[in-house]
Amino acid sequence: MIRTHNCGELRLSEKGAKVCLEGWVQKIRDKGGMLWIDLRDRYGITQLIMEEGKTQDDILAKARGIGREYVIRTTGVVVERVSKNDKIPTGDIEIAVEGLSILNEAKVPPFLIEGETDGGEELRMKYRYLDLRREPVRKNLELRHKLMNATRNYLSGKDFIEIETPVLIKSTPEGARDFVVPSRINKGEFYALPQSPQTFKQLLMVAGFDRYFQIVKCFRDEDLRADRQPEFTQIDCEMSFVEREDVLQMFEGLVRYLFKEIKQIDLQPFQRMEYEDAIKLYGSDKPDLRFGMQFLELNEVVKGKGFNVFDSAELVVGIAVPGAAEYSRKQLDELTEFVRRPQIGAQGLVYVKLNNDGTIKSSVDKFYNQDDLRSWASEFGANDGDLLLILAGEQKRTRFALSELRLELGSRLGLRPNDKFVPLWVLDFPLLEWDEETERYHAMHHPFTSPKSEDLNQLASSPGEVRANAYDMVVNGVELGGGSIRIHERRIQQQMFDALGMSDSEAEDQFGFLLNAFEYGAPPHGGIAFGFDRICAMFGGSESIRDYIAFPKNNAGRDIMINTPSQISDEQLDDLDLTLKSDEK
RNA sequence: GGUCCGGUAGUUCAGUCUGGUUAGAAUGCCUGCCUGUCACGCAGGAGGUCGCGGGUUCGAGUCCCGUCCGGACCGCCA
Repeated sequence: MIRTHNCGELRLSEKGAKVCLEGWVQKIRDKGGMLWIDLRDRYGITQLIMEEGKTQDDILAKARGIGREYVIRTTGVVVERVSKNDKIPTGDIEIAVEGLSILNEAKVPPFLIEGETDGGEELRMKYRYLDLRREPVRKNLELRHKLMNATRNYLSGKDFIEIETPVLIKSTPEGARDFVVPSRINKGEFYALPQSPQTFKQLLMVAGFDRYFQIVKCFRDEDLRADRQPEFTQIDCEMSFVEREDVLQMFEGLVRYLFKEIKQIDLQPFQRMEYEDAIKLYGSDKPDLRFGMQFLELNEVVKGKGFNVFDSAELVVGIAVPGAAEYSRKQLDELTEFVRRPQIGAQGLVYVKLNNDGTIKSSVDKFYNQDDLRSWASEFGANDGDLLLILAGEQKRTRFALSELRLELGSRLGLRPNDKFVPLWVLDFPLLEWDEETERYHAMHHPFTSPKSEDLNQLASSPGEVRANAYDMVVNGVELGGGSIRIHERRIQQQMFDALGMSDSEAEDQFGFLLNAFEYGAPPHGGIAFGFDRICAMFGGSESIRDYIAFPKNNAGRDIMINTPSQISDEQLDDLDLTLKSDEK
């Protein structure tokens, strides 16, 4: 090793020491008679000083030829600064340069390699290796590492063992689209990349590894979002001989541990809410509980006064927005605009202003008198100064729209600070959900989720009514993880496949290995999987997971740095016995 | 599959609604000056296929059509 120290560690206590540092040139400040170089590495920045009359002329000349991001090695003596910088940890000292060598030159980088860069998203992705030199991005990856470490600590301490499962597996029709890999040796056949190690971890339970986990890459060939990448990382966990409560306790413990270790935060006890209530009260299965504004259904009180929109609506539902009665016409129009966007899809928005002077002004004054409106306000438990916002229409769509509106107002009113964390378990999800497109039931969670035993007898008769032993962990409206108690009996697993409209032979073909395994002493088991990238983003106070992945894909699933996906050669296609449809002409 | 926003100097943007002189700013880059800078300062300079193609017009960065690229979102994501 040549360097004696890194660029973040020298202090006054090392004054007088002869040191050697290596790193990247962050900045050169040439004041004529003196010249400073900020030398940067992963650990920090140390200032080098050169001075006419004190530093050798050839070294000064060499320094004047250096540009940003050159890699240099310098030797010199640690000296106390004449004017100190209290903004950086090494700000009390600098290195009086005695030797300087250029280890590698650098082109002028296309954007500023600084905390606040001028680089746009695309450019930073194309030159990701430069972006990663920036402190904020580096810090994100350091945070990721810490979280990974802490996760392994906690789970290992609870007797979980990490076991790797295969990446080349079998494609199944359930769930998301698979990424598919053609097999050369078995022409015409394909592997799939795992959407999760689900069946493997269940087989590990059958094998007797009663506490398993894996921090594992998973793959889904679906469209991307700020919080969705085609390859992403899960903390995948499974336990045997447990009931729901055991799993909830164990992983509430994990998340509590992570917050304590990484952020020194003691989380409040996790709230619990049934799926049905989450939908009714917040219009969402992942409500943000950092603020209130619960839904109130108004069908009973608003109908029969001649306002057709409400009279004909399947659902009339609203929220009371605290202190928003003073919203201007313009602000209300903005909110109306917001809910009318095609993505939200509401027809309009009814407001009722509960003015501070006790008067009430609404957009439906024509149909409802002050007493009517006052009775609504008391239903809400609203006070003077509050604003009621009401939507009407078809149930599902209206709840969705109001949920979006609630979040929007939460943001506008500053009720969603990113340093406040409110965790929640959402419980008792429906087992199945009707899919209009394919005209059959789909597993809401996945087909290995067990029905609640008290609902099991309805599985054949009214599948939509059956509740699942499933749970999601939601923090601040973000689904961090989800899991279930699994089916461990062949008979019930077959009933489930039945309910999903899968024939016996299809079930045998797709999941025969699992059904067979269940016949050789499968223990009761259950587990959970966390979206690790999302956990990182939440801990970092961001909504985008891309900042926490070293080399992420863009909106269209492309890596614009290595430029992939890309075409393969005719030879490769031949080897795989593949022909592109577009070439068949 | 769909909706919306954007693409102008190395970079981040203004200019486009309302077409008209040599397309601007900041920052970065280059040159000179500067002995305590640390967002150094001062003076000067270079730097543009206004994404691409077509159309309207006497005239297009600006209006219209198409297309490509990027971003956000809906559908989708068991």
